[in-house]
Amino acid sequence: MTSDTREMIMAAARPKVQAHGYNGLSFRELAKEVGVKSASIHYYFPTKGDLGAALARRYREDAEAVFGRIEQESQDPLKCLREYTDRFRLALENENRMCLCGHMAAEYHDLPEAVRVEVQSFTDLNVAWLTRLLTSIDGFGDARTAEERAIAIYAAVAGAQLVARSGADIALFDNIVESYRTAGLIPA
Amino acid sequence: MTSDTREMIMAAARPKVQAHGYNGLSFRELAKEVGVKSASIHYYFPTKGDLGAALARRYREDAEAVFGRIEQESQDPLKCLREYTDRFRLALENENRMCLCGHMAAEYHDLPEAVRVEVQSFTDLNVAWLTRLLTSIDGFGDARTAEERAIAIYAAVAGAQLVARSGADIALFDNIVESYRTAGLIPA
DNA sequence: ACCTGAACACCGTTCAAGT
DNA sequence: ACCTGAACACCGTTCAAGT
Repeated sequence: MTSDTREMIMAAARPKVQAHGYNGLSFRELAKEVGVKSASIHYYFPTKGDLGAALARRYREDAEAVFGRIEQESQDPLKCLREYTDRFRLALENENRMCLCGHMAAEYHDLPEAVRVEVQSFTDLNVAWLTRLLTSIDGFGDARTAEERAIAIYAAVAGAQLVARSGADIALFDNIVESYRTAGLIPA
Repeated sequence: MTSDTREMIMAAARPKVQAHGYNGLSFRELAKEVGVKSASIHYYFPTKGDLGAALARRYREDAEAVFGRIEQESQDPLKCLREYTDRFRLALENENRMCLCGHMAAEYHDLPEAVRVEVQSFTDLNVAWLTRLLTSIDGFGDARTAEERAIAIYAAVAGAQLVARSGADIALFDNIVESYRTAGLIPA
């Protein structure tokens, strides 16, 4: 029995955070968009941290579902890796936004502990999924090697998104990721 | 004839932006730290954008000086590349802060045009310097190849800083950057 | 030339009050 | 159960006023 208003708030807040970050999210703007008063948002999310944590958790759950679908639709791990980087490209296509948790990572100092935990959980999900993909590829039989590479790939793709965004240049993202492949960081 | 107060404002503002970003910078807090009223800051920097642009420009100038020193002290390009990644590590060592322009890159949507230009200029400096280093290493004779790799290295290192920061784990930064080297992204 | 107090419209948060 | 108005201490910005 999830509340409609609660869902509307989260739906309106997500793109705001992807564009402006946690700090840039305004309860009053959000309220105007949803059609309630800003005090009402506090009914569903007592503090901004509660909303931030809920957004990050939901973002991770959605990613989990997407990863599952990718894995199911394609048996080829190299193809899965392409779909993975495409997911990060998608945010840029969408009005030059970035990964919600990537943006929050930059705001680390201003994040309540509950939000930090959820952001870390998103990172963990990405690393675990990439590790599983890599272990099915030649040369990454060792689990520890695969995980180290998984973290590196996640960080590198997040960085590519950040740099491409600051230049508002989606082709730059493509070039950087392609360089990762030719350099051997991402198996291709 | 640079103003002392102006310099004090910039000196106090830089670590604030590295920790909390452009949005997280407060004129009132800044004023308290410097010992003036917030209205006085507007005398030196009419808008927050003016201060942000000045900070980013100064940050780039300082990086330029550091890069010059690194190049001069060591002829070995591989060693220079290690000193380069160490510079990004330094920000994390300093109370888990991040590169000023890296943080601003995430805030792209909220940046006045003048600030965006300076952030881009910082990126350009990094890419130009890395490109020059790479061209003196075997396998990167072609200028275009070297520049593509330079952008990739810059983005990857920025991403490593972002991910390590969100986990407040400096060892993670080291591991990721080391992975970049073993994978072949950064020549070692 | 340099600084300030006061005002403006913003912000997240709280809470008593409404239905 | 759900929403609101009003208040609080914050924010960047403006500007007339001080020295």
